[in-house]
Amino acid sequence: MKHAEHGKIIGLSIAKAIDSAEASCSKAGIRLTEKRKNVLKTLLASDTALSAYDIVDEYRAEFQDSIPVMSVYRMLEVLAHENLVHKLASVNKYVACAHISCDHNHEIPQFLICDQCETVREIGVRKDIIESLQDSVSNSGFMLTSQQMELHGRCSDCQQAVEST
Amino acid sequence: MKHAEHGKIIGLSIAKAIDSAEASCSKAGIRLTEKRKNVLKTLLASDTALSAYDIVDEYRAEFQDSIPVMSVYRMLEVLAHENLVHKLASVNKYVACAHISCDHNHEIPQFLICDQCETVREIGVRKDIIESLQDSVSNSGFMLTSQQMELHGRCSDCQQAVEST
DNA sequence: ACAGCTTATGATATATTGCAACATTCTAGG
DNA sequence: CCTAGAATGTTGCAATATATCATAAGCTGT
Repeated sequence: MKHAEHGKIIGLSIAKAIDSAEASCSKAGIRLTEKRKNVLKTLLASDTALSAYDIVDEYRAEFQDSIPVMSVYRMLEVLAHENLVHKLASVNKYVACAHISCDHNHEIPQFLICDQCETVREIGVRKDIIESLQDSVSNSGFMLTSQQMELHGRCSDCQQAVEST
Repeated sequence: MKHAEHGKIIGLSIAKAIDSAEASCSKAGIRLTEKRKNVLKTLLASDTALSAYDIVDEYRAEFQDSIPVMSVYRMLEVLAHENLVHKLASVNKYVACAHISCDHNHEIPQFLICDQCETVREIGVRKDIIESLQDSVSNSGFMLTSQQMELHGRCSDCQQAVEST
């Protein structure tokens, strides 16, 4: 069961996120078409990161409509450019941005990826930590471009599952 | 030119790394076979990360011997398990561990990947930075396990190349 | 040295991911 | 309505990854 239920309790926050997405898209002069919106909804409704091919499957299940992978890739590209979704390079999957509805400005996204259940948590990391990390990097003569971090580990649920073995 | 020259100046440090690899393998009860050794040598001699298929090519060029990809994947798996090589998940490539010959214990490997020339630098990050990062993460109920960070950016060479445009 | 077990490698086929290139449809403005 | 540009569909390929069965190489006890 990869999906949280649509149109129920969670549905509200999804609707809110879609509203915000629509707002920021129109502001940016980007069309949030029906399909793009549905792709975003699919990601919002999922509690795990999805690959492009996963999205095709979920999309068909949710919206009774088949959609080519190629299109999904392009839509993801658009959505990612608007910061509505993030690409997790380390697993080649995508998640909806956890802060679509928030008005506070976008920080550098950091992700905790549970290697067991594949849950993804988007977290804030104290700025000074990031900065010292960045220092340590630039000391090596390197300049970070994306400075998005993806950290792998175990979420609390999966830890407990292990302990109770 | 993806390869540094074999058997020359660099050859010494490779030989040393191979020695260390042999030591840690025999300690772990793993056989460092000729082919595994050659795969490792291939990675050690390369200044960029290599895909499994790249390794097949380099291997043939270096050792005048054709080797199936399947085998390369299996050997990489073994070598990675012994921490002699690291897999860069964000680019689906592999690098030799930069600390094979070092005796100091393995820290969390951090990789700086130049998106331009694909050079990979493995760096050490100050322990306190990692620790505060770890704190910030465990506050979210997460436990880091196989923590490996892959940071994308520009190496100093490529930065200069851009500046002088 | 040999039989028999285990591990390593080879060979073949196929799945999966990602994207290029061109065709078609849709949409907004004139 | 008509047309340019944007969005989506279609086809096909290249790179990555794994499954499966077959063969070879190493080790172990007799």
